[in-house]
Amino acid sequence: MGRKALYTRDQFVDAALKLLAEGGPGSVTIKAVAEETGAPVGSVYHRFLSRNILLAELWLRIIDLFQVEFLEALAQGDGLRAALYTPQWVRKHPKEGKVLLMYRQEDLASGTWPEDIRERALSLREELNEGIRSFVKHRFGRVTEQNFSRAVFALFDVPHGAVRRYMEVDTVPPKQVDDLVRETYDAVMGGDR
Amino acid sequence: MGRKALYTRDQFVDAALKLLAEGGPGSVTIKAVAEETGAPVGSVYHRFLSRNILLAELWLRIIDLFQVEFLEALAQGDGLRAALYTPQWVRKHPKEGKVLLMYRQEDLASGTWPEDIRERALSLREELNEGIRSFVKHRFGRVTEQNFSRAVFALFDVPHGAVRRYMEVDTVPPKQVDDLVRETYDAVMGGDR
DNA sequence: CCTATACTAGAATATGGATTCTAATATGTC
DNA sequence: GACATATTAGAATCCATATTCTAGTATAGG
Repeated sequence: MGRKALYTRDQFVDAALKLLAEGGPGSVTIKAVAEETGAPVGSVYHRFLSRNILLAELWLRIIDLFQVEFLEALAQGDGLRAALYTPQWVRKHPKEGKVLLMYRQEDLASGTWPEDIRERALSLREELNEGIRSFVKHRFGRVTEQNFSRAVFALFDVPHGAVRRYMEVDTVPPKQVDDLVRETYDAVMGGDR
Repeated sequence: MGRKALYTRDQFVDAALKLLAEGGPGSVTIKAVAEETGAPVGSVYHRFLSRNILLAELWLRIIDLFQVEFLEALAQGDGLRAALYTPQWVRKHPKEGKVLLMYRQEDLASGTWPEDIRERALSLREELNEGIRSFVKHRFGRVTEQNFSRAVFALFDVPHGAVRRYMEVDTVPPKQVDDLVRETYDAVMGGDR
């Protein structure tokens, strides 16, 4: 029943991703998304209630994509692999990587979110925290504020920080970044402690 | 000659800083800046040719503020102090810190810049590179791509990465961050190498 | 072949914000 | 005191973008 669709939700999200990676949030206008896809603006609105929701969808998709494998590595207790996952992932997904690092509270904060989306976002954050928490427990025996922060630093903040400058100028982080992340991981998470 | 000024450039820049730190780039409208200052929009435009230029002024001011002391530490050959400078600085200047980390090429990239501003920006970047280069030379004997990257990682990327998550939610980085930055610095820059 | 419907098309509308403009207002100078 | 001018004031303009709306179109099901 009904006409065959010429454009899918995914196509619009893809277009938004491309625009976001290339020109930042400001360049993701509905008109631009439509043009990028070859669709009329009406069709974009047929799929997405609003621009904000389209963007939210995009963030969620990317965060999810990143997080799944990251958590897998963690679940196996392989912290180093998880730490190295960031540089590797952004090499494999440059556009997504750029957007992941570009992500700012503020970008999503504007406007109010449907229950649906807020929930998915919360759930993602919870999964991540839970994953780290259980890794920390496995690694250190118990979870304190101290060693939780330590793990976040080694697993997340350092890899992201190391990779950011490259993504910002649309280049891929060089191999050396992995060495530095590794050295840091070993120094901060290694030994007895 | 002429009327006494009620509002200065600095007042507008301060207002912009506050707005930027609180609500991100989108919330820095000329109207908002004017209201925050108690001035009419006309007076803002009397001081700044455009919103872009006001923002550029703000970025430059902050980057300069940050960089001066950072380079001083480096010039004394005190790399660790330079690495620890970031967490300390953002504690001292929370709004500026937030904005410094919020800074995105894209925010300045939109629109075209007066020669004047482009020059100041380039000059800042040059000073920074030069400072790091000479520190690297002093520390490692010679400057290679490898050890330059290593220094940037330890002096910049790690401290910034470590501090970011706190600034994003308007909190001050805890003391532990300094420990982690130090441990990383020692691991990455310490020893013979 | 008819109908309901999912979707395409893109024009019309609404809004927000940057920038411009015109008119007043002080203040130092002559 | 009159002039020139820097500045205040804020209304008017312009423009880009989100969102809405109205019409047409293709397709599955009967």
